[in-house]
Amino acid sequence: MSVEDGRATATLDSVARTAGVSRATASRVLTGSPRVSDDARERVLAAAASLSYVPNAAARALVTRRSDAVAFVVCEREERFFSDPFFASVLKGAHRVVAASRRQLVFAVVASEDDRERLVRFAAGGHVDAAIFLSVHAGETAPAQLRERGVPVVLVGRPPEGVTDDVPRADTDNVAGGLAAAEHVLGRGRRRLGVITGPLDMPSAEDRLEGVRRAVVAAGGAVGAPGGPAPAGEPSVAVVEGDYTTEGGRRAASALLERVPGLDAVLAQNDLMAVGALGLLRERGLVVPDDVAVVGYDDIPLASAVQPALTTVRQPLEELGRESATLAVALAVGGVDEGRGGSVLRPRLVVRSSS
Amino acid sequence: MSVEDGRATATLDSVARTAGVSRATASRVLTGSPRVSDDARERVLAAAASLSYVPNAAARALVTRRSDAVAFVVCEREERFFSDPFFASVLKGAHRVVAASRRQLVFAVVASEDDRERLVRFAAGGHVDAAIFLSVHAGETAPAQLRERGVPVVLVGRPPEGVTDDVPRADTDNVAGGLAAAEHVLGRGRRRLGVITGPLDMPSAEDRLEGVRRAVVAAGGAVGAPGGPAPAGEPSVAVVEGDYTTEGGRRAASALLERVPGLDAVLAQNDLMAVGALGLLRERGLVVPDDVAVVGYDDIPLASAVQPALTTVRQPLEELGRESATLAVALAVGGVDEGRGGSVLRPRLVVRSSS
DNA sequence: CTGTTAGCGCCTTCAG
DNA sequence: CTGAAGGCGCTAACAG
Repeated sequence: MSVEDGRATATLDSVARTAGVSRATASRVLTGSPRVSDDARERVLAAAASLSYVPNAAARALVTRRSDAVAFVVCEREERFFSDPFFASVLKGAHRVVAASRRQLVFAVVASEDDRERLVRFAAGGHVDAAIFLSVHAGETAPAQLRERGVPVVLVGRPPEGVTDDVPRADTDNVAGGLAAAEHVLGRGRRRLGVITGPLDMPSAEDRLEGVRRAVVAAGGAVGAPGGPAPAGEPSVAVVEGDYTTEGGRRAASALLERVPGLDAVLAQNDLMAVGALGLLRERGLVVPDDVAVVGYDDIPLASAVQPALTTVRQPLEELGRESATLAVALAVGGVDEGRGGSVLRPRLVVRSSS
Repeated sequence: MSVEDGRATATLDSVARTAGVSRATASRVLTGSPRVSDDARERVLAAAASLSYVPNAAARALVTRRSDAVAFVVCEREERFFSDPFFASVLKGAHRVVAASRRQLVFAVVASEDDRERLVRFAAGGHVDAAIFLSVHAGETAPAQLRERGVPVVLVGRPPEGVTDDVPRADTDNVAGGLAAAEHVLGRGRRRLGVITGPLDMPSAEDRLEGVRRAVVAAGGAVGAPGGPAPAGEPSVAVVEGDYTTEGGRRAASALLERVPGLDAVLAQNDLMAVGALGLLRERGLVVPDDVAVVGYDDIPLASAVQPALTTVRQPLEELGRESATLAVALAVGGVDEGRGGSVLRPRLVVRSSS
C-alpha cells in the first residue's frame, strides 16, 4: 500500500509517473505488449497495484471502439424469465463461453418500449460489442435497430417474420422435435392427440406444431378438425395455444378435454405446461399414462422430478447458449456480422413414464 | 430515411453538420438543455433521426464520468440464482426503480474468481455508476474493491464480517422473522423444534436462528442440546445447516428426524427447503401439520401452491429490490456514498395449513 | 441563443 | 525498447 491511495482514482498518467516511465510505456505494459523491458514492466505493474489502478473503460473504449462486453437480452417479463428454467440453462452456457473469452456478460430484460429504447442506446452507444437475443416475439425491433447501428446481433431461435433478415443464430430443429413427440405417441397406439402450443407469435411454436402435423398426416390422419368424430383408428389433432406457464398448461389441458372426446395424448410444447396438464388430468381422475399420455418439451430438471416422470423432447439448452455466445464473441472480434450462418442443433426424445 | 444511412456510424459532428449548426448546439438539443431555439432543435432532431444517431457512450462517459447504468450483482452460481424465485422478485423490484430513473440495469453473475476480477474491471472502469450486491458470502471482496475505486455500492442483506464496513444496504429484520416463526409453533404447543438453516456464512441465516433461540429461551427451553431427552413440556431446538435448495431441505429434514425423537416442528429458512422437507415427511408417513408442523421463509409463489399450503415468513422481496435500487440511484447521482444508512424492512408471518 | 475552445484518459503511430 | 504527439466523440465553460 502506498502512502495515499484510493481518493482520486488512479489514471494511466499517475501510474506512469510513479513508475518513472512515460504513459506510452505504461500503456504497453498494461495492454500486454511484448516490446517492453522487464524492468519497466515490473515497475509499472507495481505502481498499478499500489494505486489500485483500473483502466478507464470509457477512455479505452473511445479509442479502441470495443468494450469487451457482450449483452444477453431476454425479451420477456421478469416473471416468465425466472419461472422457466429454459432461460437459466441457455444463460449458463452463454456465460461460460463469454467469460472464457475474458469478456463481461451483461444481462438485460426488455419488457417494455422504454426498456427497448434504453437498451438500444446502451448497446449501440458502445457498452457492448455484440448482443444475444432470446425469446424474440413478433414485432420486436431491437435486433434490427442494433444491426443498423453496427452492433453485431445473434439470435437464439428462429425469429418471427420481419424481425431481421439473415442474422446469425443458434437454433434447434423444432419441426424434428414435434415430429418425434408425435411419432412416439402414435407409435404407441394413441389416436386422439391434443397439442398445447407456446405463444404462436414465435416460430418455434409453429414449427413444433408443424412437426406434429406431419407425423399425423403420415399416419393417415386428419389435422385441425377438432370437433367431428374421426373414424376409429384414424389419428386426429386438436390444438390449443398456451403461454409456457404451468397454469396455462392446466387451462389448456382442460380445454382440450372439453373439445376432444376420447383424448388419449397431450403434447405440450414445454415442460412447464406439461406439468400443468399432468396436474389437471389427475384432478379429473384420469391416469397418466394409462388413459392419457403426456409429452413435454425442453427436459428441464423438473421433468424428471414429477410423478409420473415426464417423457419429453430434450433440447440441448446449454449448448444453445454456448453456440450463440461463440457466434457473438466471433462477431465482437470481427466487427460487423459478415459471419452469417449459425447452427441448428438436434433435439432428442427422452422417454420416461408419462407416455 | 436519408439517401445514405447506416454505414459509418453517425457522430454528433455529422448531425450538427447536416442540421447546419455547431456541435455545441447539437449537443444541447440532444442532452435536453432548454437554451436552444425551437428552430435549431427541430433541425437537429430531424438530422439525428435521419442518421439513426446514437450518442457514443464512451465519449460521453469520458467527460461526464457517468454511464447511466447500475449493476445488479449476484454472487451465486447460475443454478442457485435461477432456481430460487427469491432473486427474481428482488431483481424485479430493482429493475422497476432503475428503469424509472432512465438508467440501464445490467445484471451480472459472480461465481468464480475470474468473474469477480472481470466485474471489478467492468464496474470500476466506469461502465456502471453504482452496484447492488446480493447474496454476499463470507470472503467476498468485490464490494470492497469497488468502493475503494470510487464506485458506490449497496448491499441487500447484512454482509458477513469483514466484507465492507458501513455500506448502505436494504435488509429485513431476520431476527424478528425467526422469532415470529418460532413463537408461532410454540404457541400451538409444539415442543421439539428442528431448524433448517441457510448457508451459515451469511448473517441472515444466523440472525433467523437467533430469533428462534430467543423464542425458545423465552418459552423456558434449552437450546442446542439436540440429543438428550428434554423434560416434557420444555421446548428444545436442533439445528441442521441447509443450502437453500429443495434437495437440501429433504436431506436436512431426514437428518432432523434421525436426531430428534418426537420432532414436531420444522422451521426452514427458506421455502424451497421447506418444500423439500414436506416431501420427505410425507414419504416417511408423517402427516403435516398433525404430526409435524412446517414453516418456511420468503413466501415465494410456490409456498401457497404446495399441499398443504405453507405457513411462512413473508419477506417484502420486491420492496427490498426497490429499496436497494433507490439507494443505488441516489448514490449514482451523488457520486460517492456519503449516503450511508438504508432501511430495515419487517417480515410478516403468513399462517396457512402446514402448521 | 449560439459558436469557439479545451480537454476527459487512453492507445497508437512515428521518431529516436 | 522508449518518449512525444495526436485524436477518438462528446460536454462544458466561455465569449459573442
